[in-house]
Formats: sequence, C-alpha cells, structure tokens
Amino acid sequence: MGKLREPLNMLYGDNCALPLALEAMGERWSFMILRAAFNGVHHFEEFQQELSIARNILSNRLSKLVDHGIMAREVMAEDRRKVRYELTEKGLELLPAMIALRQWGEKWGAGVPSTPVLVDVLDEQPIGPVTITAHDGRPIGYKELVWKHRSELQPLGQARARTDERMAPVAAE
Amino acid sequence: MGKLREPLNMLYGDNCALPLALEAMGERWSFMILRAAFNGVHHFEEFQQELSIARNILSNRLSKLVDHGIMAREVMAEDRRKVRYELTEKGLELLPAMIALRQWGEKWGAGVPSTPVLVDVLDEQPIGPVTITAHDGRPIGYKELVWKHRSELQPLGQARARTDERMAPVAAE
DNA sequence: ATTTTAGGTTGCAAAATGAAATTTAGGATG
DNA sequence: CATCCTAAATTTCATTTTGCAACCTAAAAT
Repeated sequence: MGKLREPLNMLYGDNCALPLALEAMGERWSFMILRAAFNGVHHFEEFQQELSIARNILSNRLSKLVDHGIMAREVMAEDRRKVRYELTEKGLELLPAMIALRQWGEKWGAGVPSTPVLVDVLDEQPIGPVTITAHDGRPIGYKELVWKHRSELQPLGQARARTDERMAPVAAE
Repeated sequence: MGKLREPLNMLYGDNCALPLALEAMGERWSFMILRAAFNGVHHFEEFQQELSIARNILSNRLSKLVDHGIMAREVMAEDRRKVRYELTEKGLELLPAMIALRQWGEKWGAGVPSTPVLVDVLDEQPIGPVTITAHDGRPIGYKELVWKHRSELQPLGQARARTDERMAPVAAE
C-alpha cells in the first residue's frame, strides 16, 4: 500500500473530491433515481411508480439533484402541471460511476445478470468493464497503482528508471 | 438515450445489480471508509481520527463492510487487542467506482484538485479518466450507448462496424 | 362547475445518526 | 498479583432523517 497517507480530515479543509461527489450522490435513493433517469424516466409520477419511493423523499431528492445541477427541472409548455426532469451534462457524466457500481454488484452479487444491458450503438455489443486506465489508455488494476502527491509528479516523458521502496503498490500488505 | 425502459421495480424481483451494490456501499460513510482503506488505513482508531466519524457508526459500518465481504477483519497475533481491517479482492475491485465518483467530483466540483493522485507505478503518470468502454476497449460516451435486453443481443461477429483492434490508446483527458 | 391529474406539502411515528460515557478484553508496569 | 493503559465496541440519549398517509394546489378535462 502506498506510503503516503492522504489527510482526509475534512476539518482542516478537504482536498479530495470524493466527499464532494458523495454530498450530491451519497444518499440512498440518489443513484436509483439517476438510473431511472438514464432509462428515460422524466416525470415525478414515473419515478414514484418505478422506484416505489415515498413521495416526500422523491420530491426532496429531485430538488437536491436539481440544486446540485445533476438534473434540470423544466415546467412543460403544453401542460404546465407537468414538470420534466432531465439529466444535465453533469448528471450524464455520472454514468461511468453508476456503471462501475452496477458491474461490481453484478460480479460480486449472487450472479445477477443485470438486464437491460448497455450496448455500443455501433456494433450492438455489450460494453466492457469500466476500468481505470493509465494516461495512455492502457487499463490498469489496483496492483499497478500508487498514490502520489501532486508536487511529486514527474513531467510526462520522464518515466522512472528504477523502483525503490516508495513504490509499493496500492494493494500491497 | 435508451429506448427500452428498464423495469426497476424491485417489488417483483429486481434484475439490476445496482441496488445490490448500493446495499453494500450506499451509506454515507461507506465510500469514505473505503477511501481511507485504499490509503492504507487499517485500524479502528486510524479510521476514527482520519474521518472524524462517530465511533458507533464506524463500528457499525466496518461490521457491515466485513459482512458484505468488502473488508476482512483479522485479530492481530502479536497484540490481540488490535484488529486489522483489510480490503478483500471484492473490496479492492470497488476502486474503479470510487475513482469514477472522485473524478466526477473533481471535474464538476469547485475546481478541487484532489490530492494525492493515483499514478501508474510504471511511468508515474497520473491515471486517465475512468470511462465506459466498448467490448473491444474503445472508450465510449453516453451518446453512443443504448439499452438492450439480453435476448436481443447480437452474437459477437455479426456486428456492423467492427473494430477488432485491441485497446485504442486514447490519450486521456 | 366539477373532476381528474401532476406534482407536490404536511404531520407524525419509526429509524438512522452522532457525541459522550461505559464496557470488554488484552497488555504493560510496579 | 493489582493497577493502569489501550484498542475496539457498545450503550445512552438527543437530534435528524426517513417513510407512510393524508392533504393541498394549479392546470387540464369533462
């Protein structure tokens, strides 16, 4: 495991975006609502029926998602009772995180073959696993990763020649 | 996006692994504990200090993570008061999901340059963005994705626009 | 004008959360 | 041995968050 210990005490100011992401998406229903949205659900009653979520919670979560800029709320012109919730760019970019979670659940849960499946529009083949990639796109696993402080980063093109004791992989120990 | 509406009502049996994943990781502190674990935190008091989390909640969450097989709990031989919490394979494989969330937070949060950063052990360059990839490794965005039911899947080889090259090395970000 | 529909609010009980004190078990010290 | 110390939990109790059910309101529909 990496030598460097990330100071994640948010008391003295946090320098990791994870808590930030969790503030927006860390609540129970947030990802479920997001999934429904990715599946083309746009209206309150639709969400409510699909998720069997309490109306007040749904209301509250939708508002929060809108506040966080993940969904956009638009009162529809043709029927002004209707409100349409739409994923923003910011919301759409949560897809990798959602798929990563889902794939993990699929792999480690009791053999749940999730349906439907996301396929590439070009070849209609299911997507591959969401992976971490090196700067050049090579997929790499946790064994090939280390934590580094920004200040210690090597400029591109100066790969390290030899490995010393600071190079313990993330998962070691 | 998707044409098909995923029936996510878990009342009549669910066929998506996302709720399953959320059951294990959907609570507020779960990802924060996971992050600390990835950073080399192994002991109760360490977690407690780093996260400033209430002790009872920490105790409860660690138990749950152990129950879910995400962390292993080992009473240490040399001092049997001490308990060591270690990420299992299952836990380690949550890294893509965690990084995806973190990167999302980094991109959309108020310009938080997260530190430390994960780097490739080989070239010490920071990792690229976590992306969704096609079956052949090509990274694809949400615009190129559709939902399909398993039954409708094309057998591999009958795809329209095949790209059978290995990983397209796309310079990330 | 009444009814229906979409999208919410309330009110209240149950559950989750968190801070602080207490407990349990194992080690260290005199 | 008797005492103190430490790591990890658990208990207690006040605060928050959740969830169900019922109610509200504006805009269509009839």
